[in-house]
Amino acid sequence: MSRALNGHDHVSPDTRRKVADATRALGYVPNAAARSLSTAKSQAIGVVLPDLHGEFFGELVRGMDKAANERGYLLLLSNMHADRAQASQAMGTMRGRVDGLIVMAPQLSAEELAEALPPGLPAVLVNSPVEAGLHSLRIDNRGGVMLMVRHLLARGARNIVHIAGLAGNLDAEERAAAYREAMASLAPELPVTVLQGDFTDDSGERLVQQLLAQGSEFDAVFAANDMMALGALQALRTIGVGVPEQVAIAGFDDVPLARYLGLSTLRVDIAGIGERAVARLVSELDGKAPPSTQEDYVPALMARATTASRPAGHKT
Amino acid sequence: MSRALNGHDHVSPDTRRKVADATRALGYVPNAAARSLSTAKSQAIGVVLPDLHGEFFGELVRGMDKAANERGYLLLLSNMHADRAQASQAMGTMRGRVDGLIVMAPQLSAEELAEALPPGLPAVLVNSPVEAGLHSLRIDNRGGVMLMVRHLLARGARNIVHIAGLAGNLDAEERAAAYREAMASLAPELPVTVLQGDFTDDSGERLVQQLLAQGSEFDAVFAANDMMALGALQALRTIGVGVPEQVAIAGFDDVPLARYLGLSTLRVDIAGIGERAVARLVSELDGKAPPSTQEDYVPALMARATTASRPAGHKT
DNA sequence: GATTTTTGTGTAACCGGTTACATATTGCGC
DNA sequence: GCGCAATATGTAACCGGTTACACAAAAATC
Repeated sequence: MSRALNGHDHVSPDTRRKVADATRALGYVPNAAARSLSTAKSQAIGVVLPDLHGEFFGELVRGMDKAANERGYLLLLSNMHADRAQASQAMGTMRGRVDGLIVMAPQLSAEELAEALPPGLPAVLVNSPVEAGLHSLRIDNRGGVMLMVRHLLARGARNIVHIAGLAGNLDAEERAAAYREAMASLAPELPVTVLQGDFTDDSGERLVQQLLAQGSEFDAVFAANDMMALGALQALRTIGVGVPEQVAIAGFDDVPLARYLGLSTLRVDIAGIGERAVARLVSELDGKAPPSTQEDYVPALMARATTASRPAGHKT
Repeated sequence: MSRALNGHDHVSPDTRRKVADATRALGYVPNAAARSLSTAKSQAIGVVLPDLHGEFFGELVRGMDKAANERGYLLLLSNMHADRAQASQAMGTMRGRVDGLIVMAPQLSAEELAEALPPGLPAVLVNSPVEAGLHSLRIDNRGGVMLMVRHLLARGARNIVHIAGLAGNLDAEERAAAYREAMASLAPELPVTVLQGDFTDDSGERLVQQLLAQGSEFDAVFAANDMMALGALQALRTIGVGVPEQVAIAGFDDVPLARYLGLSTLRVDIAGIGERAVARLVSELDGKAPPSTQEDYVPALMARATTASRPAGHKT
């Protein structure tokens, strides 16, 4: 009853003041569970993420937390691991405890994801297979790759090798496909090479060592993430190949190491994506947003030392 | 009623099966708010962290999430920023929505923290001023510093300079104090030097440049974190001072960059601390743990290239 | 076979808010 | 000064579980 005084209704300013005083004097705090029960709202957003490493995770959560805080929501967190069972279980636990979900599941197929999502719960998908009827935020891998390939070509690269990420990963596959497309549209006469890596620096190093061992010609390495690019850098430096004089190197993600070591790469505003995801979800919860939209984040080109001067097209 | 069948009580196995079938058939999911209201438990743990950067945040949350998941708890997250008002507000929002709190507040004084904590709510403090009656987990800065000073001395260092972290920061001050203590107890005859940095690589670089400019003698730099150590490394390399031949360098934290660049440092198992914090909190909630304990995590010495060979005690 | 004990099932109060509705109060016009 | 409208306050039902208790049925005891 006295709670109706929470903001609206016909209440005399006098009474309102008295109630306010009393609550303060008694240190009264409304019971969240009771309120949530009667209003069928929890003011909480469920966040389901894969087992992320590095600072990616922190950045994303930072952005989401900021946006959620500003809107009076709290974040309920649940990491999940690779398989569908765990994803399903994680989302199930959230059910009934949150008003909406933010899900990032780049390792799930569209069907698996559809099955795991609790029906009827508003959700925003981040870098996941697109699901009809839901909001979706994605990194524009195509756009980013296009920027970098253009940059490498402009610098004079004529033999760009792409090191792909973990097989089956959405981003890895999009980046590899985008590399082929970019080459086909920007420089169809140049050779296209894709090597299968797994996102680790070791795989980058090993693959470049193999290239060198078999005497392949190349004047640029474009890896699907920064760690593999750094592995490649390591391999070239060890052998004594000049970077960027003889071979240019580029990565993707812009991890802190990349800046420190002067690696050219593509920067993704992770915190911004987190913020945006929450903003989307909340505006849907408030009924202010269309039920389903899609948005792509174009990464920014960070041209640094490893692609600094024009390579002359040396062989290794 | 039929809910009493959730596990115990006098229920015929037959009835139990029928209920189980029905719930499955109807896709019934118990309402979390209602349960929480009647049981006065939320199965949620509140996590209040400072505005952390780098992978520290992610590691900590990963550890907590793992431990919470295993015990059937969910994590309610709230970052807070530097000041007390926000800390207080963050913890207030959690009140009534969580069964317990994990708080990390290295920037608050003991009094500020005591004031911000909701009274009566079980809590575990991580790397914060110790509060009587609460669990506390801390990084054993003393133990870690002692390990490193011993290591540097064993390698022949005779003039170790310490670069301290941000003034007012708990860890920064403990590490500086521990450095003095370690020197006093292990090598009282050797000089003690503490320079005031601020945890940034710039400050490390600048301070070492100053040392070089004024012709000070030193054969080892022990910084209060890795970034400052890397700044120092940068300064020395630029001038042409041999590392580790002429000057050894050591940091604290073991960030990914440190491993990559061969920086000797002290590793803290962040995820382990997160796990432990949740384990502690839950066992207190279950009434299985004493109301208040303290535990220190001793960092592990990571001896790498920057302290590899014995310096001969050169001057700069 | 009747009574006591045990076990199974049904009933209702309670957790602490929100909100629709009924009642009490005030203000206004005539 | 009276009646009606508008506004303020009180009351009670409801959200959906949990749990203590009452009662019914089955099993055990003599």
